[in-house]
Amino acid sequence: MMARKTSRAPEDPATVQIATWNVNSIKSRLDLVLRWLAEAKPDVVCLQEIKCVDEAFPRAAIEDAGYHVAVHGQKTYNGVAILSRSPIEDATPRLPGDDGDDHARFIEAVVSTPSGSVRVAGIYLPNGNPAPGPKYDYKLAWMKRLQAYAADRLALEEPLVIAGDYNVIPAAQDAKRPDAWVEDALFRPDTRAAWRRLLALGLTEAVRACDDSSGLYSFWDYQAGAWQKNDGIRIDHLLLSPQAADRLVSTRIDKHVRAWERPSDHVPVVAEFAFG
DNA sequence: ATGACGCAGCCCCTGCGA
Repeated sequence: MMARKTSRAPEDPATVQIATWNVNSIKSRLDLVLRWLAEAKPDVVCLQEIKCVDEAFPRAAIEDAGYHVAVHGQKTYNGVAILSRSPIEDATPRLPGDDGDDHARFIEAVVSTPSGSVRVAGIYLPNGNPAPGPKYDYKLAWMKRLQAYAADRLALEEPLVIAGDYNVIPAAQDAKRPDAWVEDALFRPDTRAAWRRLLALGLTEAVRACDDSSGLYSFWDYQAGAWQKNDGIRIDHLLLSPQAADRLVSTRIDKHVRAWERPSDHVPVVAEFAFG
């Protein structure tokens, strides 16, 4: 079904904003998602942890806000979606490399913006705790599959954005208290090594390409007053192919959304591009 | 993270997240 046209024109028609946001249940967060879409006016949004089957996704409400929708959901856990102001082509679920993996953690699509098309992959990389153990093995195997996928797509030499909840703290400066995370699946040496292998393919991490300062976080736990203490970590990322990185203009973390009523524990991370 | 919260669903308790 066609998304209804909205009256709003983009701030700058030559730029494209691509965002990622782990919403921790789309049903519980619909009002906040609509509020943020109206405020931030992103062109493309990758959502994670929608926690519902495809049929239960609030498609009509999102379409009424002016977005096309591609969903790959499952009952109770995980689930990813891509929202786009421009039409979505070739939406494909599932990360290649393990036909037995039934977690809904990956969706890829091509978005044709007015200024050119971009391939977008929305990912929800496994948490991996407790580590070591089978859940951590699954995380590392998933990262290896993601690396194979990225290598394959990079060979196309086209604009590509892999955006999502990576469940990876890339470096000590990406946590308020890095010492607390050294044994955790999000920050263990093997996790960071797999992250570095991904970047070594030639991908650029959008936020760090624009800002090398400390204190940039995208997640604050609901517990222990983490938000009030700014006890955060940065685990939501956008990785860019060279053809996308060349067009990167700016990035932003919409931290204020964490202070809204009944928030997700993650906030939106946005990259702005000048395509065309 | 010695606890603190919040989500879904088998729904007043458990599994999971990070």
